Amino acid sequence: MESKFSEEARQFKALSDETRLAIVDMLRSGELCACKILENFQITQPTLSYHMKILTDCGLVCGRRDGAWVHYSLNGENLKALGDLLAGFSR
Amino acid sequence: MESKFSEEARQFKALSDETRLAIVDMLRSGELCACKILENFQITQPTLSYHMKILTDCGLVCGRRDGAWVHYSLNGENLKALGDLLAGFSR
DNA sequence: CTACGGCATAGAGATTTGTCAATATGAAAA
DNA sequence: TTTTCATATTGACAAATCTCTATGCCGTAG
Repeated sequence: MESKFSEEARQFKALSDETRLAIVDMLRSGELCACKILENFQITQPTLSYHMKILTDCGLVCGRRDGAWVHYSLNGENLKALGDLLAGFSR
Repeated sequence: MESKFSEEARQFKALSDETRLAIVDMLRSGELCACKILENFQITQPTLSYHMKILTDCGLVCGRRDGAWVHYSLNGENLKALGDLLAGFSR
């Protein structure tokens, strides 16, 4: 069932969870390490790791490993592409 | 846990299914009745009805009943609002 | 009134998702 | 080396999702 919007559906799915949407919103202010993100939510560390994997796998967030830490940031290019698709629906 | 992005997450979830995303794409050309939409997919009528309910409940699509028919169209205002949120993530 | 056509709802079942506790990995500190 | 710290993975589970068949509802056409 290779659909026309397979990749975009996967990205929208990544944004369809309130926790992940709040994480993306946090990252607007710039790069953050996982432990800093975790402080803002009532979830366990493995649950955060699960969410970050979904966000990075679909290309909306980048992860940069620095020793034991991983710093996450928004992938502006892919976020813009998805925004453009959405903008095309309201014109 | 009334989140900040509760409504937006619900709208992104509506767009996170390939079939629903293709339906929204179809509606770019203008209003369509359910039976016309159904012709383009390998799903049953109840399944389409299920998807249309999700799209209308979250406010991204409008349904206009005309006798036995229901004509669906995009809700440009809400689609634009969601697009603006996404645009805010890539700036 | 009866029959039909378009759409919605109910119920069931298989799959996916989100969460946790427990554990593993891997780098840095002692 | 041993310990500690940050993150990832595994396995389990409940809840949500998507799909179907069967059926109900309601306009409209005979």
